[in-house]
Amino acid sequence: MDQSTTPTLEDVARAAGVSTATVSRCLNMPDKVVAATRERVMIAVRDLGYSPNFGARVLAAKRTNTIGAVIPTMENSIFALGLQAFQEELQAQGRTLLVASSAYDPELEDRQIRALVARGADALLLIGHDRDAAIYGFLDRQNVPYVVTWAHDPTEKVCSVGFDNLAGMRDMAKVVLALGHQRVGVISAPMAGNDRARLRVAGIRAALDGVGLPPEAMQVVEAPYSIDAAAMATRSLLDASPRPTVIMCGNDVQAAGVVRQVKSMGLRVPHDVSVTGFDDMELARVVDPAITTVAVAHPEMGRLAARHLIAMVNGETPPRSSEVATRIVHRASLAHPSNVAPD
Amino acid sequence: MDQSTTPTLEDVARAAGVSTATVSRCLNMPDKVVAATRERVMIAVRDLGYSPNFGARVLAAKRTNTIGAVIPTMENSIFALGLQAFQEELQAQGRTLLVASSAYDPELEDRQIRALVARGADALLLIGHDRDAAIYGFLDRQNVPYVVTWAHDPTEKVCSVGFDNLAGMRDMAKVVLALGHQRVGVISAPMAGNDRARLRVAGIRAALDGVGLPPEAMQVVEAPYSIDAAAMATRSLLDASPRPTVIMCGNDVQAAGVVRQVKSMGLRVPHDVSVTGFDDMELARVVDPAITTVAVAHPEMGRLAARHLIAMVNGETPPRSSEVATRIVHRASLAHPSNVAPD
DNA sequence: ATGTGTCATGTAAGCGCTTACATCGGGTCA
DNA sequence: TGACCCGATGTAAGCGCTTACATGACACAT
Repeated sequence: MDQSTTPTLEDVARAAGVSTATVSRCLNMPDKVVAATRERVMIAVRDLGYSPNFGARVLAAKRTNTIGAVIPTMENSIFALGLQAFQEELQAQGRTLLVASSAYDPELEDRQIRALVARGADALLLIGHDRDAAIYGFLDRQNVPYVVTWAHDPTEKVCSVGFDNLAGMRDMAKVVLALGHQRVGVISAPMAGNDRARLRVAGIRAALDGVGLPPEAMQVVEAPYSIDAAAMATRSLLDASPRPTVIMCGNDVQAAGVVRQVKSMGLRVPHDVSVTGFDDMELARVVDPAITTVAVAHPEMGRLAARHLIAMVNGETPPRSSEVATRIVHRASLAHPSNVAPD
Repeated sequence: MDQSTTPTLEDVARAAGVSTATVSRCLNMPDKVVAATRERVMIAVRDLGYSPNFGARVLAAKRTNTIGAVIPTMENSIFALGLQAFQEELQAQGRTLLVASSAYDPELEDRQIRALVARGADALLLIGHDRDAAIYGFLDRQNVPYVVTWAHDPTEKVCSVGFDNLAGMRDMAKVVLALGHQRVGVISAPMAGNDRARLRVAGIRAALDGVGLPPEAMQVVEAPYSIDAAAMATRSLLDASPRPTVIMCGNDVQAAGVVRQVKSMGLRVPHDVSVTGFDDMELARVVDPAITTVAVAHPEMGRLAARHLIAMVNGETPPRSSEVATRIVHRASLAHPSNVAPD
């Protein structure tokens, strides 16, 4: 009579006339088993429709081959490109990615990190440096390696694989200022608990300093990474008089919202108001005019982070931290302010 | 001396002066333990920094509280909204979501499904009906319940929680035809292995039939769900002469690509070419003109699917299949063809 | 023929939990 | 006061795998 319970290693072993150890070896280190035996085992596996029990495997092997990532949001595709590459690289190395979202909430992030560890994540990908030191302590105690991405700070103890947010945005701001803009509106993600956002704003400030413009030349409004929130923020920036001639955004999603809002107020981009973004998402090329932005090598970053993490899980010491490049992408949303004659 | 190994249930039990069973109960069914004891245990848990071993728990309890989902792509946010709601509902019910992507490749989907089962998924969310029957057999044998979403077909044996792709697109096409369009370009996702795409095209055909237009009134081009691919497809559609007065897309991402391409060819949307989409993503409101599209109650669908799945895992029999609504959202990208006088 | 090394396979001891069942210590009630 | 019940806790048997170690077979050197 057909037992309707799922078959176990032992069932396979019996069917193939070998021991459970041999079956296990067939599945995990096929070259340690002679071809004839292996074939017999594989046939039994197929016939029985055997699929190994995950829990048992994890318990015995002491690793899940799962790597966790806690990202701030899944609502838009800000993290999609990097994460995709991250997961492809993991997959290629036989690991699975487990993603959790923190909704930009530090407390929720803490919970998600603990949840991933409790679910047996062998290692963790974290976004940015800003978080309670206790979390690092917890991870260290649990022996779970981690890497910080979407940021790069070689001076931090924590290993990071990312890009220089400050420098990237400073470069963008330099370009903007070189075009003659003197009144800069800035839309930033809420900066509390978000080092990337803070650094990007700091990058703009550094560029202003560099050309001797006073802090008042820049007006910053915080808005979540959403099109509508950015549109709202745009209204408040354009209320000022004289109004800014350029609005620099912490992200392309916000830039898209700005473009829409500026146009809906009857102003022209870039003639009346220039707009810049960050990330070079596909979105940046869909809005009209296309958005000048800071491109980040997201896929490279994701792949690198995956390699670091796997190395750490394997007990190797990976290269401390690594940086990926940013690059300015010029598109139609940025031009001279209209009161300045082009060169 | 401090052992540097992570603490186990037994360590906690010893520290709290109770048995392992009591500690386990504190963690899993706190109300079965008297308050004083519970407190003592919880203190020990905190002091030791105890975190339960996932594998052991899974092995003993025979469920991972993990639910898997295999989606065709993560590259754009087509599935983001529904999946987000799905995951929130799961989270609220103490489950974790494990996502895998099939890149619209049936063979890869098969592998991903097996991988998720091997990783102990208690149940699976699948997109669309199109797949080899053997997979359902496998899942049934493994006793893993599953639900199909992003589609709804009450006649299928498989339980589905989704919307009527054909009807949704037919409604859109009716609106288009009512405006006087007679030459319809269609950009569809590749239809092989994608019932949603096929049904959407069938919906347009049904609407054409409904008003007595011949099949030649519609020209279909397949293109992946990407802005650039859609732009390319647009070129080939607009090469025809006379050219279509409207391009209906299987998705908003494609519609965005069409709008960009049409404009870059010096034509106006909707004056020269109208455009429609599907899904009502945020993107649809960012492009200029905003895209007329078919809105789907994605969050509701995700939530419902989660509830069905959890019910199935708990051995309850959920309502067979359920349908969520679609709705036409009128925006500026659709108008009368210019050769037809408005009413 | 005996010793030695190698390779394929078997034996069996856990891995750290959950949970059925046993136990214990009081209350309740006649 | 004794029988009974009930709720709180303890005991211990697995869950299905991996892997260190043991075994046995065989090839080759001595």
